[in-house]
Amino acid sequence: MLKERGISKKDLSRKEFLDYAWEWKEKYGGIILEQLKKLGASCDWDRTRFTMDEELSEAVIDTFIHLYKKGWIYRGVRMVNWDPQGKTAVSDEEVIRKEVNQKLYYIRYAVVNSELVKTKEITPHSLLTTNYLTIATTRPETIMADAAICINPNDERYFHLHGKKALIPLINREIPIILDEYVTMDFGTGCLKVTPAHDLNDYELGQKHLLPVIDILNDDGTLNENAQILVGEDRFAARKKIAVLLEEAGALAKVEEYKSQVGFSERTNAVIEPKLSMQWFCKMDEMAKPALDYVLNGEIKLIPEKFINTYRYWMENVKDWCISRQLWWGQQIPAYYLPNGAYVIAKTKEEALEQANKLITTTSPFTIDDLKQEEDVVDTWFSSWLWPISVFDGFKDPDNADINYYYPTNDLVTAPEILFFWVARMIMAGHEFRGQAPFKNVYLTGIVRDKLGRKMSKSLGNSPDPLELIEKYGADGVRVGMLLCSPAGNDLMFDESYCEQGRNFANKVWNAFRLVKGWEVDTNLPNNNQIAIEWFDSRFNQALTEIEDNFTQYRLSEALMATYKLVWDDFCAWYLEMIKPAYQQPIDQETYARTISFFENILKVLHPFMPFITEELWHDDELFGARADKDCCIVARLPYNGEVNTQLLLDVEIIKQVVTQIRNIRNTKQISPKEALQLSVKPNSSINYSQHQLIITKLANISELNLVNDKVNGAMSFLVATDEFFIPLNESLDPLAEAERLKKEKEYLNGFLKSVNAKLSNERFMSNAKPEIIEIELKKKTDAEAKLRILDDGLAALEN
RNA sequence: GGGAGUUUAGCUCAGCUGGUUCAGAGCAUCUGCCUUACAAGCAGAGGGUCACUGGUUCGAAACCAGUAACUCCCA
Repeated sequence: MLKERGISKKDLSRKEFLDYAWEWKEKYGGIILEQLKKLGASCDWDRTRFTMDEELSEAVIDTFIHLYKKGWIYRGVRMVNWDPQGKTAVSDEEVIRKEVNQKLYYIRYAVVNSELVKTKEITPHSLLTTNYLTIATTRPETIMADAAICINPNDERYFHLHGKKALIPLINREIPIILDEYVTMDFGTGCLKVTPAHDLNDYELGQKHLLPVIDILNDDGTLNENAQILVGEDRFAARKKIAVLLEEAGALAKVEEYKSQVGFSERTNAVIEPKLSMQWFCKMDEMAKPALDYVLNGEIKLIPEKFINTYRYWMENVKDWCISRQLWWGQQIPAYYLPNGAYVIAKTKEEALEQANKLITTTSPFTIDDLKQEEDVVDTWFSSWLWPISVFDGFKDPDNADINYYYPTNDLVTAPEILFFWVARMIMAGHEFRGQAPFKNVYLTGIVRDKLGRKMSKSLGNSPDPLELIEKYGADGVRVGMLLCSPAGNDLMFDESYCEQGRNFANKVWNAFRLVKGWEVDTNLPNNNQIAIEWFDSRFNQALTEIEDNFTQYRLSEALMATYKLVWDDFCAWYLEMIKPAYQQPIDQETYARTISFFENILKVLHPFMPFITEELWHDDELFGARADKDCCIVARLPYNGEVNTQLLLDVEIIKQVVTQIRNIRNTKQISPKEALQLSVKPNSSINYSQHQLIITKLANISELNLVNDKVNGAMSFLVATDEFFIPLNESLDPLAEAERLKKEKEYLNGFLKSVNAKLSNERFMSNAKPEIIEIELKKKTDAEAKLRILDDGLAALEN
């Protein structure tokens, strides 16, 4: 925004910058809220809050003071990831490591000849005649910051160097040669230059050996006076120049190509500089322990569970949290420096002054102008981790109605990449400040990727605009599309075609509504649809249990799919077709009433996925009658624990198979759906086909359904379970082809029977397998045998 | 370098404690239909050596070991 207006941050005061930042926040924060509203997020929009709001900021400051008093916040020199371009410390997680082609410089350091040193006869010539050791480094510009050379004490090549000193080339500063097993003997030359100020490992090594820390870099990545040479040059320019200088001095042994990992700043893409700097830290170990326990003992559930391992690893190896940031946007750290460099922590400048004067007794007390507040602000997560409490003013007013009601909450939905930054720390803060975890379940969504598996990003331009998608497919369509490709815990490969599927589904619901709404009721008509109604009732109750089960396991895309199939297949494709009156014919009262009630239930199940269309249809007075004020789909109750007639469900599955078989015959025989067919059934099972006659004749366009005791010769036949069906066709049946078909089926059954028999005659199977498994195998056997007999009969009949 | 995870149909994924939920779903594909709710649709069909190699078992997509490829976290 500033760039667009041609404003540079350098020209602004802190106050001015913050004004712009707020302006930006109002604009873009507003856009995000609008997108959420458009997507149908059901929130209390009158009570939005922001971590920089006054009350929430106050909580941040109070927390800082609280933790400081506890001794958990301290100031320390630490190696941080310094972004020389942004001039700020960034967290480890904001550093992106990339493999980069670099050069490995081999540099000769003179080993100090004590004799020569004594006589101070160090000249280029004397150096040349002295012993050398060679080190390998990718960063020759840092040699001026070297504090030692380290070798492995077991390295036989360098026994003669023990206790000696070396000279840094170009600046001829003397540094000790130290021994540490940390050095890998077979990497590089086996001699390691130790540069505590500019490398994390070297820093630790330096601490161990009490080496001085010489920082030769400025905040912007240029060399400072400590470097003695190339002062003011940028680190990368200095690298090239020093290589030349070393070459000229005869100190450069060789240069090799080398691949290594280099850290880049996520924000500015600048190469990260390990830098010692004064930062504020928050101790983590004591807070991490209870936070880990909540998850390990199941008080907080992570979904999916696979994240527990990662969580545990992080919490067990937790490092102190660097909470200071060299930025303006954020809560300014409540530390006030005195002229002598000491500081006090206080909520306001006045309190700080009071404290300072209490602390130090001098003849002339400090004045308010003597105090200077810390410029740094806290890390953004230092406000976010308080969110579950601060959002309800739980710090200022720990017993207010809101927080008592909303804390702890049930579910937190968030992205796995901030499991540690945010989730873990919220758990810590929850425990520390309320003695209770802030939530029970953490649902970790996938990262949205594009079809090719790439992360959505601005630079790739592969992130779709939600508002555009909504424009194209409708908010419900987009929601369904997103959920269709969101299996729990996996990344989601987003593709617009899912939204298209969502839109088509919404369209389907709309059309079903149109159909039902168009029906006229004739109260004189009898209800012929009892079976269909009972069937769908059972099917709905069964599906509801399934859907609910999916929800409790946070399998959202599966809950959606179960709903999708219930609505599209069971309701639209089967039920509505079963009861649909002929064109412009009326429907009976009872069927109509039951269907409307089914439709209402359908809307309730659909609502979480498609809030807009369902609420819209719900309020159609014509179909559902006028509704009371607060009678909305969003709060409607689902009819749980409805009865499920399992036998009926099974019977209708058979009926559906019969219908499908007939349709299949039409398809293969090219018979128009308009042409009614005759159907004869020779039932061998217990299914009462006359009971289901209406459904079959309607869905398969059957003119008459006859129950017969004998085969019908010369008719097309098929089997469903063990029942035989016959359709006489106008054209004469080709007996050879028919025999061929039956033989093929027989062949398959024989093979199947053979494998079943093999199991049953296997002694070890019979003695080891569970009885119910054996029973199932036996049933397979008798069923297959029965079918084979029917096929044989059919074949025999054909031959006659 | 250390740790974790993934691999099932063209795509995205289910598949629990080994056996009728066992090879599944949706989409895509193919065939036939403008059948008065819906062509953004209807009806039907075809797709897989469950990454590979061994092992355990009466029985393995599932359990074990090894191999390969990919992903993530940490150094």
